[in-house]
Amino acid sequence: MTEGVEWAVHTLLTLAWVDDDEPVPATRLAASHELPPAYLNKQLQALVKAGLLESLPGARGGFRLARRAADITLMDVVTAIEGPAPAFRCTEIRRKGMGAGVPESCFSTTCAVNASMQRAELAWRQALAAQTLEDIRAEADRHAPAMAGIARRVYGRE
Amino acid sequence: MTEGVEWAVHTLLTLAWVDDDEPVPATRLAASHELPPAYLNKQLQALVKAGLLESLPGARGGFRLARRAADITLMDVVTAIEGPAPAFRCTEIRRKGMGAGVPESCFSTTCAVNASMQRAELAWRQALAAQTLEDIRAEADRHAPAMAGIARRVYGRE
DNA sequence: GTGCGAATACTCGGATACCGCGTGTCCGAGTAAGTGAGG
DNA sequence: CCTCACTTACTCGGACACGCGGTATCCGAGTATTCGCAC
Repeated sequence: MTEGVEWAVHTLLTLAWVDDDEPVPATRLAASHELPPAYLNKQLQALVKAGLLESLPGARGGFRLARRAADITLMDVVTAIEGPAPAFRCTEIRRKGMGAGVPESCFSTTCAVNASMQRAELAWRQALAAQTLEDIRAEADRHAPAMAGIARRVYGRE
Repeated sequence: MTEGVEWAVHTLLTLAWVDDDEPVPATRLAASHELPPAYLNKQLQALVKAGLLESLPGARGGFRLARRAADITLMDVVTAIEGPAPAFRCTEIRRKGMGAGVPESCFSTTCAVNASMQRAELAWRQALAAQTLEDIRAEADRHAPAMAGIARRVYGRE
């Protein structure tokens, strides 16, 4: 799993804390976690393409959440950064080797190995989809209620 | 996820089908799925280190299952190939930026983002641990009962 | 014929290259704000 | 004072390098088999 996912979630959380109509530029978002601005910008563009962020070009431009935090799941973020391809991809090697004496009926159903791996991955995706950005914010606010105000004051547009 | 996992599971499945005390050399295991012999050998060594396979050196050497198929889970295989490190690793970027006015108490509990990602990953690992090689073999045999005999005849030692 | 030793063939195990993708950076297109002059 | 065109500064967006880990390969250490020879 790429580290861009961690950056994306924390950045989205910061935007949820700022909670302003005014967009926040990538430079300031990068500063909020001491990340490379240009590279973070690249990740943010992926979030824009996925419809999680809105980008406003030009001076006083920047990024803001495209939806409510409650409507953004971790699954959305991971898919936006990592892509929609499944982690385990079956290449159907079961068909190779074993000679030519294997009846075609053996391959009528999906590969048993692939099925098992997909089951596990489905559990992972469901767990990700069950957690929204709002949930994470709620848990963070519970133990660190000061963060929202700090983020809004330091990195909000003012 | 690396493709070595797919190779490993299918190879273990082949060994479960052969079901012989005589070891099967890596060359023949590679031929059973038309894989690069030398590279498969590398993956098999990882399985040996993890205690899933036994290796016998020398002529008439090879690999055989170190445990019953019912005692080998997909979690074991994935851990053996991919390593024990979690897919999502928290780098604690929440502590950086935000200036110096953040009380230390905000970081007393684990990062909320990390906690959510770990929850999802735990669901994935549990789903993997719930499936054994024997389960996969049973499902494969259900739809392709000929495979076990073919594997034993073509790739078994004899 | 039988036992023994050397030669042989075979297989695992680790050390060694190659390459694609994630990581990181830079510069141009485009927009809003600021500025100054003219009416 | 108000309007408007121009200049300026700022920000997104995509194009361009770098490095590391997965991919792939080869060769040496070690063992069982096999062959030949002496008895």
